[in-house]
Amino acid sequence: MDYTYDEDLEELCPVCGDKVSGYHYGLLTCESCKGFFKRTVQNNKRYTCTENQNCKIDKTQRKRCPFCRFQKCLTVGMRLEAVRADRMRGGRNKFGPMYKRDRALKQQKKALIRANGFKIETTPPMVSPPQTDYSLSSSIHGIHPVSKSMPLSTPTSMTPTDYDRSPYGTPSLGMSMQNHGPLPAYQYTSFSSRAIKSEYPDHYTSSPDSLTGYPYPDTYQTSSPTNVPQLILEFLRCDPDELQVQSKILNYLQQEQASRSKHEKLNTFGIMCRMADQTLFSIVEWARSCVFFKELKVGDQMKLLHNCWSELLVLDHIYRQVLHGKDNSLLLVTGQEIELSTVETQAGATLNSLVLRAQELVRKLQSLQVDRREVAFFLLTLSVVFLALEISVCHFVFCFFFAVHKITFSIWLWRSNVFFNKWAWQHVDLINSLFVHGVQLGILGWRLRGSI
DNA sequence: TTAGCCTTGATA
DNA sequence: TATCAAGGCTAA
Repeated sequence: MDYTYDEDLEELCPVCGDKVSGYHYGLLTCESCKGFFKRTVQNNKRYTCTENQNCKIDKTQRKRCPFCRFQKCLTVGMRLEAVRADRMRGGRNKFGPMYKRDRALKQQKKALIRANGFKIETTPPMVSPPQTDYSLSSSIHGIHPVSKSMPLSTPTSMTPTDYDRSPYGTPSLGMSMQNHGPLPAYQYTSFSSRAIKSEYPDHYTSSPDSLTGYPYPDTYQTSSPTNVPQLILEFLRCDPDELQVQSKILNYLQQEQASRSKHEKLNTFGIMCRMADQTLFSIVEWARSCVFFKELKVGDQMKLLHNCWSELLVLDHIYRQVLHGKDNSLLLVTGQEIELSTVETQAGATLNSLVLRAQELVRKLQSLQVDRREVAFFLLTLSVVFLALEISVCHFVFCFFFAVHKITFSIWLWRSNVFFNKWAWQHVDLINSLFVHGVQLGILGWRLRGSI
C-alpha cells in the first residue's frame, strides 16, 4: 500500500520535500504532489506564475504557485504518460519494471552506505577553523554562476530575488544558485523517457518553459579520431543527464538545508560532504546503466561498487574540473562554481588538501587535452587486459582511476604512438571482439576462482 | 483546490 | 493471493 512504503528509505518528495507515499507517475512522490500532478494533467490545467517562474516549492509553499509546482514535477521526472487518458482504475502500468529497478537501486545504495560506512558528512575536518556561523550563505560566498546557457525559466535556475529565499545564500554574499549549462562532454543524453509517447498532448514538454524541452545536441563534437567504434559510443551514451543530476542534487541540498534550524545549518565541509554523498548515488545509478555492468548480477555489481566507489567519486570530480578548465575555481556537481580561495579559507585543511591534490591531476589531464572518447577507449582497452588476465574485476577500475597520475603518462605514450593510434582505430571490430571476449573470460575466470 | 484516504484491478 | 500504483471521493 502507499502508506506502508518502506520508511527506512527516508525518502523525501523531490517536488516539495514532504514524506513520500509511494511511486507515482514515474517516481517516488508524496500524496499531495501525486494528486496535484494528476489533476493538472487530467484536467489539462494551465497555470501562470505571478513571479519569475522560479518560485521555491516546498511543503509549506507548494500551494502558492501551481505553475512552478508543475514545472518542478516535470523537472524532477514525473511522467505525463503515466496519467491514463482513459482514466481506467487499478492495475499496473508500463513503469512497473522501472519502479522495481529503482527499488533495487535504492536498496543497493543503502547497502553500499552500510557496507562502507559512507557517512562522510559526519566526519569532521581534521584541522578546520572553528565555525561560528553555520549558515551556508556565509560559508560559500565564493560560489557564483559560470554560465547563462541554462534557460532562465527553468525551475532549477534562480533569479537574484530568489536568492533571498534560498537557504543557500544571499545576494549580498555573492552566492548564486544559477546552474551551469550543460557541459560539452555531458551532452550525451539518452532521455529514454522521451521515447515514451504520452497519452496526453505533449504541450507541457514542448513548452520552452519546460526543462524537458531543453534542446540537447545529439552529436559529439571533438576533433580526431573520426571513426568511433560503436562500443565507445555506447559507453559514452551511458553518461547521465548532467542537468538532471544537477537539479536533483541541488534540490536535495536545498531541502536538506531548509529543514535545519538556524543553528543546525551545515557548514562548507558538511555541504561538500552531502554533495559528495549525493554524487555517489548518481554514480551508482550511472554504473548500473553502463554497458556490461548492468548485465552483471546484483551481487557482482555490489562487489564492484564496494571496491571502487571512492575512486569513481574522485574521477568524477577530476573530470568535471578538466572540462571546467579554470585553475582558480572548482565546478561543483550542482553546476555551481566555487573559488579555490574560498575552499582554502573555509573548507578546512582536510578538504583543502584533497582539492589541491585533485587539481594537480586535473592539470596533468588538461595538458594532455584528453578527449572523452580516448578516455573511454583507454578504459575499455585496459579492462580487456585486466579481465583477460583475471585480475580481480573489483580492482580494474581501481587500478585505472586511482593511478591517474601514472596513467597520464600512459595516455601520452598511447597518443604519441602512431602505430597503436592508427592501428587501434582501424581495427575497432577486432578490439570490440577482444573486449567482449575479455569481459566474458575475465568474469568466468573470476567466478571459477571462487571470488564470488 | 488541496490532500488524505479509499477503491480498483493488472501483475508477480 | 498479495501487492501497489492507478483513479475516485470528499472534508477542509
